[in-house]
Amino acid sequence: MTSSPSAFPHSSDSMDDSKTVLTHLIKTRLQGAISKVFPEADPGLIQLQICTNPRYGDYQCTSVMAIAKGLKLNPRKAAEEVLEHLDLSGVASDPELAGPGFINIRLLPEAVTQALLQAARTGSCFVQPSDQTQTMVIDFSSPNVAKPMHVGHIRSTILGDSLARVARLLGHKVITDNHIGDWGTQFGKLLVGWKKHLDAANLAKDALGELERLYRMVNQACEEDEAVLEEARQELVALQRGDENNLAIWKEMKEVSRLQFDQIYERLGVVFDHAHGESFYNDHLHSVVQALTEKGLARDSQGAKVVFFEGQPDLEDHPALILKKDGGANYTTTDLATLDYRRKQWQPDEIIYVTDGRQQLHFRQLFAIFKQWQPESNILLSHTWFGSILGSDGRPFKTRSGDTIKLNDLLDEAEERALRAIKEKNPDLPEQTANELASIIGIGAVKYADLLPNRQTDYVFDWDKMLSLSGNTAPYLQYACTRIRSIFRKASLDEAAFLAECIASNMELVMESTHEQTLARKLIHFGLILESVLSDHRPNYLCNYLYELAGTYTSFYEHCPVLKSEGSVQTSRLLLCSLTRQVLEKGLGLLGIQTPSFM
RNA sequence: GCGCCCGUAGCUCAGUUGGAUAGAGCAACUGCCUUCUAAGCAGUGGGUCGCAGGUUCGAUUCCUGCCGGGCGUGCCA
Repeated sequence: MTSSPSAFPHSSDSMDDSKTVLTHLIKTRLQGAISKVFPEADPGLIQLQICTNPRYGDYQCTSVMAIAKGLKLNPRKAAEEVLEHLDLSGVASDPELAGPGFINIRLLPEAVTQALLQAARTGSCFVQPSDQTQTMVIDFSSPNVAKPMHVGHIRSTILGDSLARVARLLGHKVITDNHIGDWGTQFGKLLVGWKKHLDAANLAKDALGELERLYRMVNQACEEDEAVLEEARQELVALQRGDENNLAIWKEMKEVSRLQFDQIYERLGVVFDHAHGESFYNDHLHSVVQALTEKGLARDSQGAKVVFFEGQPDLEDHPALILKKDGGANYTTTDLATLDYRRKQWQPDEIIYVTDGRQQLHFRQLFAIFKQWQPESNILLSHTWFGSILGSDGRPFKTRSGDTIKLNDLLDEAEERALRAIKEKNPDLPEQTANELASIIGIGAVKYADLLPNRQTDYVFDWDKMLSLSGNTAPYLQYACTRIRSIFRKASLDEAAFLAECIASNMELVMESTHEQTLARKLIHFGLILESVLSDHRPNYLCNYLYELAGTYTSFYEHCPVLKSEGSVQTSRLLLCSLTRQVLEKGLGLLGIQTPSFM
């Protein structure tokens, strides 16, 4: 909070004030005023909302009504009291009290223009890092060794990556960890296949395809011949006991898988800080079982070691196995060991698990066990789950022959389809340029289509829709960016130089058209949107915001000619163009989507 | 059986601790390219938010029941 009379000094000497973003300032003052009247209210619940209807202003706050309800107070009187302590002079006109207790806030035109100039000066994109920096571990993607990454991995990978990017931009310390499935019963069968049926040439060409072929072959043989099944069991036992030959083969299977994972991650532009697979925790499993047993949380049942949830109605009927009767641990045990390791290693405030919704019960169990095991820990454990990708028939998305769709094939097709559209529009493009463009557009389209729906709903995969280049798609947003770049090209202006000139000359902004004003106000919302994306783990808020922003911009673009205008009108419009491009590209970047320089 | 999720325009989907007049794209219809990329813009039509109750200043949102669908439910993850 600043005590300076001017929220936005023209000089950048005063570091604190010059970097305070407008929405952040309003929100902080609002929280201050509410806390003063209701010290017992949780400041985290005090939200600054964007007005759905501009008639009521730019921002509104409904938190006071919620607080008053909890305290059984008259909401309107409560809001009146808050207003007495709310000072927004310099940035907004006097806040209005409306209806049962809405607080409506209308920005002053000069606050809007100052915010634009500040963004031009600092490159902040109207975003300010959080005052409370947190350490968060994000666990996502998690492919299985010896299985090709398929369409089922895409949501976890893209959601997790996007959340990590947003959290980092908001100033948090983020640790991304790919919990690869590199241990388990499937390796018995794989070892049999590797030893008896390995096609080395195919392994070199398509390692995961070959491993998948081996697995299928042996899996089928097991169903037909008990002897093969027994052989697989023996190989697994040997592996688990540390047989050198089996360990060597297992390591090679891991390595060839890792190379193919890395290829896909490079294609997707996804980077992990760590990739501790399940096997990383093998040595800790026993001590987890021991600790839970000693604490009296786990006990023997039907030959296995089981945690029961007495007194917890939602889990009472669903005990969790932590040791199978054959003595092997399962994924609950591994996940507990992983959780314990992460706590010790990184001391996170939050751990986010990005997996599909079918694992909800598992994570409820996991979190409940951990809470009993280490009640002193106050890590926020979040299961950020998502729905399935469906085909046009409403069934899980598969190939025509009923196989799962491999991620590489999916990305290939996206690029091919994008390339076709590009060549149709621009047949003279050099081959390599067209290919690069196709990659940016094709991969971007797939990612955007995946992030756009509410993550908890199943969505229907639709090539034509995601690449249709109109409507709420990545290409539409990318196109808006290229049109902006095109304006600067046409004007023979270097955008960076233009911005520097604007700042140096301490320019006056002129925004007489409602299209300009609407665009300017929309830009300022960006930071608030990102905060809600992170708090709800929902990048689709960002998608919808970017689409609205692009729509607002194209409307401005149609009605407010830039190059034909003159003087300060033109400079102001150019600034709006530049800031829009910055926010769009920053936003797309947070979704893991690149922007081409032309289309 | 029990648990979780879903049911919003013809279709595909948004809808931020409950908030003011429920939105968008596609499809349909009407305008706009000698004018910064028409991959666009402006506009029209289209809804008992599955059904029935309840909670309150206010419910698509929360609670209860019912109908319909998906997923999960002790030795895969």
